[in-house]
Amino acid sequence: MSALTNAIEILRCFSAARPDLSFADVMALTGKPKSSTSRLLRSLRDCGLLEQDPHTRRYRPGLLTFELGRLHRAHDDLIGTAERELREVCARTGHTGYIAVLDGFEQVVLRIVPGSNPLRVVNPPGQRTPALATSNGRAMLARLSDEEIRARVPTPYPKLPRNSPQNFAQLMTRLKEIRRTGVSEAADESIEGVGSQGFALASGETGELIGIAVSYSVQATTATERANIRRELAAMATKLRRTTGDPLINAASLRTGTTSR
Amino acid sequence: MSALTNAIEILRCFSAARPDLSFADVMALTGKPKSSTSRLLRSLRDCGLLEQDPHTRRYRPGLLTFELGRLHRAHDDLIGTAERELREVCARTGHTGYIAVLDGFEQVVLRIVPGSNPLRVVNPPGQRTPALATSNGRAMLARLSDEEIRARVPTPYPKLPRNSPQNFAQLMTRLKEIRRTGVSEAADESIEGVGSQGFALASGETGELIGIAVSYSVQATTATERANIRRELAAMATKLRRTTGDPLINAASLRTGTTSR
DNA sequence: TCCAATGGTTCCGAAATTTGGAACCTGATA
DNA sequence: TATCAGGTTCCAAATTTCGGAACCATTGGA
Repeated sequence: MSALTNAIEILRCFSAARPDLSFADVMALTGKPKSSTSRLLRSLRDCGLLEQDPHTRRYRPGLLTFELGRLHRAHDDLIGTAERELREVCARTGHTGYIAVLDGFEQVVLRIVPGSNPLRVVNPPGQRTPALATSNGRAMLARLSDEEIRARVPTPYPKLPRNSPQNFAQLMTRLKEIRRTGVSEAADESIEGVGSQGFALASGETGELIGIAVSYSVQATTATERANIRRELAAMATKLRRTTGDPLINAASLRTGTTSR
Repeated sequence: MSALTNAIEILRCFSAARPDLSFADVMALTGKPKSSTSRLLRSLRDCGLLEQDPHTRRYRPGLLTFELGRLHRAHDDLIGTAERELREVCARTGHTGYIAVLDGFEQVVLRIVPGSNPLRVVNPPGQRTPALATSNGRAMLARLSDEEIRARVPTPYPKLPRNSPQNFAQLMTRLKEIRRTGVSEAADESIEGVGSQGFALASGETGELIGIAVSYSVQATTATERANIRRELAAMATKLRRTTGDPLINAASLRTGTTSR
């Protein structure tokens, strides 16, 4: 096991739930002996990937990660155009917008567009969630081939919130529905009382895939309002797909053609 | 040279000016042979520290850096209280606020509080600047011992903007002035037409040191307005130093006592 | 005051990884 | 078809890493 692998193993121990770790925490989480942990933590600290609180002696992500993190997709065209469009929709509807990417069977929030409605943002950028339990996460999965989906969903099937698909068959049913309508919906899944609608957008040029969603309080919205959000999202999807060269645009227009026979 | 050292050497090649790099760029910047570069880039990509654009094949910071970067000092008390206070001042004055940390002889912007004045933010978070050329950077340096300052300033003395201290003696003169008044000022240094005033804040508990500054257009502000900013900053400094247990508070109150004799 | 626990560093030979030159592959371009 | 940039794979030599054990420094009881 290379030094880099070990370093990554340590870095991956940090999360929103565990933003800093003690020497003992790292030892317990990685299962490595004391001497190895000691040497590795020192290296990581010296190179700036970790910092050490001079008082508590606990370790936390370092200045280098902050700098690099700020560079991540800073000039990404797909995300940039999507975010601009999302801002408009969020300004019109008052709800909160999300842009996320897929990583395995999880998604990571990249951008947030706060809405005017005072719904506290509980999913800050960097947040990692099972993609199976979010509207835009499922929308991204729906864009993959069935084999790829099977390969990504862990076995045994994970325990998910009540309203999320509870097994692989239920998941595929929902994904088929998304493929048919082009829009994905979620309600009361990751967070009770919160619903969202989303879709996936691909770049024809780079093949990148991102998930875009609008999130709202289920109680505080009417069915009419949610239908309006759906229309807004569908319009945004069509517009964005055209400008980014999303290959789905062909399929979608084709299907529109056949269904309106 | 360990694998980790090499990895960091590659990661440090990325910056705001070079947010993505080709294989050849990395080879040229690190001076490593092809085979080593190839293997290392693959490792970095596989572990998530780098991503590769599927179309251009260029490398950029990966999802892992984004996630870790979001965690960096997310729950830092010193920064949190300083940011709250800074928000108030920026709301009152309309100018842009900055919080930065020192890293060697450079500073890195951690937080920005946009002002109501439409001064385009040119120093986004993650921005690295020579600390000698900013108000809060010099304020942080002024808190170090003379030996530490000498050790941090590179030799030969770097080429800095016209209004920055041009040699070590000039620097020390300005730092002494900052130590005397407690506030630091800059005008037309890193960016033409932009001025700023700042101070340094330390935590009595952890010893952390941060620099806080308010930035404005020199042309669009009057001397009276700048004097007002100075008063605001001095008040903020005193208040924050009390709550964070900054050891300077003692020295400051002592000095106030002696000067008002 | 001594003891034990916590937290962490240093040492060392065996074992694993890295290194870099060279050969090789692949897709563009002339 | 030749050439070149860009990139991967191979291999033996050189370098690092590994982890158990000994060791060191603080802290907090008993």
